[in-house]
Amino acid sequence: MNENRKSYSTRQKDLILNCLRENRQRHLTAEMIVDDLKDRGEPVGQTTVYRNLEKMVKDGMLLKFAAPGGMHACYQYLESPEDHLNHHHLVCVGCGQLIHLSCGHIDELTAHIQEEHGFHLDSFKTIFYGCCESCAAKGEARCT
Amino acid sequence: MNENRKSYSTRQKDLILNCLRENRQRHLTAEMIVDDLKDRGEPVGQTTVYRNLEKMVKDGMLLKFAAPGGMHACYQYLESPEDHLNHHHLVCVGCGQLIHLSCGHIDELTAHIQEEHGFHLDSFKTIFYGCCESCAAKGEARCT
DNA sequence: TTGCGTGCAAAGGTTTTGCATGGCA
DNA sequence: TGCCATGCAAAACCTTTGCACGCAA
Repeated sequence: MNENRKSYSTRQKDLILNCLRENRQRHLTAEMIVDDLKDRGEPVGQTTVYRNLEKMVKDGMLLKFAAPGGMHACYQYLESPEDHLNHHHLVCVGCGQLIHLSCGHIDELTAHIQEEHGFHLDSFKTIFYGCCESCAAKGEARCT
Repeated sequence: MNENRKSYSTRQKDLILNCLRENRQRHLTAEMIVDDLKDRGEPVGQTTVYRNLEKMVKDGMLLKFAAPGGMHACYQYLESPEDHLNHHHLVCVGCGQLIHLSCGHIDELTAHIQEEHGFHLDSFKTIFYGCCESCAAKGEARCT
């Protein structure tokens, strides 16, 4: 709420961010982060994890979206806050992998939809769901 | 589970379907349906609402997706079960309106992503979030 | 009569909040 | 020292499940 709030650097904040950065190619749930940190012997309370994730989302450091199957939140690290302006996000429903795609075709589509259909696409909120090549080859159940 | 299950027609099922049909241009949550039916003096238990919604989703009658902001499920009536094969879904984060879009450009994009990027887009799971023209004009807060 | 449908109550899983304590600057 | 951050426990939320009864065919 208060934009002028000071922000302290803490062990927990760094641990959470590290975990997200090391898994930047996948999306993580809050539970996965809690478990991962516990396994490393650096446990962080789940309340703290949730609070930090929410703050990072607000700061544009993370992408937050709903899991393809269930309804809980997934989080993923973004290289830079402006990241989402330059590319789009594909999520494989088979393996959970997140693919960053900078593709002129998508940008053209965004422009087309805005001009011809009067709809302003939000590339930050829009997630493209589908199936990556290897999951398709494996015939992943969730990909059918 | 059992595909050969008989299906009975009941008062509750019709009421739920009616509610969804009357709001086909918007997405509804389970709670909204429960409340709406209660307000009309035709209350239906929430368990029943959830069970019927899930069945209709499985039958391809409804589109189910996560709310843009929150984490609860939204449901929306589809004109015909094959509907989603022919077009894509845009959801306005301002007014909740769902727009069905049959657009060759999107189909081209789907083909392009599959051929050039090896990713099989799922047009049923993918929802395009953004802001419709009137919400953009009004400067809807959630659209910024 | 058969067996699917309903709804209350309770359980389940995820996320948020209250509050006292801890720790950064 | 002043405030923000943490974490336990509890609450809040949304959704699913168990079970007995209701009702369509």
